[in-house]
Amino acid sequence: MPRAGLSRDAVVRLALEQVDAGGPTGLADLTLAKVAASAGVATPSLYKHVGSLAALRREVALVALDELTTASAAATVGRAGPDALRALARAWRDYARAHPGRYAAVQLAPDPDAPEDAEHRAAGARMVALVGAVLHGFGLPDDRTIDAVRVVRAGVHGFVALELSGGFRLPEDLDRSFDALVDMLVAGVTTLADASSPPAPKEQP
Amino acid sequence: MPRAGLSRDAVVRLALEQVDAGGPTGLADLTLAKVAASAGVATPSLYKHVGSLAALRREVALVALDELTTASAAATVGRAGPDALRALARAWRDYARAHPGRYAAVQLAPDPDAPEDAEHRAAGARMVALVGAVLHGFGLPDDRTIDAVRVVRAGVHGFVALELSGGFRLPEDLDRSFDALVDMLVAGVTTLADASSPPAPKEQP
DNA sequence: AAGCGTGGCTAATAGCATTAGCTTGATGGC
DNA sequence: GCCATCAAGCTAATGCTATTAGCCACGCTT
Repeated sequence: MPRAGLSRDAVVRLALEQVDAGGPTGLADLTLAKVAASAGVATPSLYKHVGSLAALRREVALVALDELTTASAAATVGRAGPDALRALARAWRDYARAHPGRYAAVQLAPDPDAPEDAEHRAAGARMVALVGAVLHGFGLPDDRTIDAVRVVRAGVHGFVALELSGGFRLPEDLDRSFDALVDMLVAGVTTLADASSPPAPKEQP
Repeated sequence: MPRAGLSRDAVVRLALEQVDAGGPTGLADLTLAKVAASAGVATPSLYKHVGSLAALRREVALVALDELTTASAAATVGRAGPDALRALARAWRDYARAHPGRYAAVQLAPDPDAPEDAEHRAAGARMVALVGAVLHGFGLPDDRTIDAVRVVRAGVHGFVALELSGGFRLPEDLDRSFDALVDMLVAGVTTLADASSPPAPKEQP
């Protein structure tokens, strides 16, 4: 009969452990019953702290998204241009490999209308803003920045998603392939910047 | 008491309808109960035709993967080099947008060891082989082809995955962003080919 | 016509989320 | 220091899911 002393944050923390323990499918395997068991509490008791299983998943997604943004920001501080973009891509992939379950949660898109997803949308905007800031050093024209951000997100996310799901054969040489992708992203963003407004073509004076 | 006249293929066909009706989350929402209802049959009867829900999902994934490969092959026939790569990317995205639920099924990776996933693995190999064939026209060195295939898969898949999950704001201008991605992929594969073995540098004789 | 395999059924089990309503612990005000 | 209140836990119940076991009858084959 002693109180378990739970709280919203404590429940989320236990859910994160669950997700981490489950590998890439940890989010899909997340269950209120298991969280309750790990808390030493009956399942319905969790509803005193969290609205539903879906809400708990959203909490996990929010934490993961913030962690990814923070790690990416830390990796790119003090860098600019290609250097920053490479660091961003590396940090992104490192986070996904270190926390596959949480990374899967990042993929959960917030509802564009639901008011309870406002915080989630803000976290997503922070991530997009970070990528935008990293790309700012390339001198992209304003109307092309959005394209560059999308291309970078697509490339990096596509690679780590395929890597985590086992979509690639032969685990070896994955680093080399990722380097090729990052090289391509750097070159692609550079030409995207130069194509619209060539500031000082040094190649052929 | 009249027989429903089901078969493995009929069950899979009904499952595909279910998946199609559910949008991007159609695969996750696929349920034996709903398939049985649409077949006018009790749920356990389905087990006479399919091993489990997971097996049915694998069947759906197999169909989707084959369809995607076929559509991509049809789009690239008679084309080569950048032309073929652009057509491949476009066909890929078109399929994903026309069949979001089925495309989600494509992401299901087959177990590398399970014997019942052999057909699924073969279908994946066919898809990878097709991408490899498309990239062959770029004259890539053998040890770089795998990198190029991975980069292309990552880029295209990442884009359509983010697009389908609503990861991008503003539906407008998505075509332009996708064009930027494809341009980047073409340029990236080209430089990957030229970097290792510059056959006939015409730029500076 | 008889037989048999197969495709359907019902019944039962177990796991899940979720809601309703109760009880008791801890904590606030007097 | 005691009482009232609120919150955090509980049990019970509902309804959904997949899955297994065992039964029965249809329809084809002989």
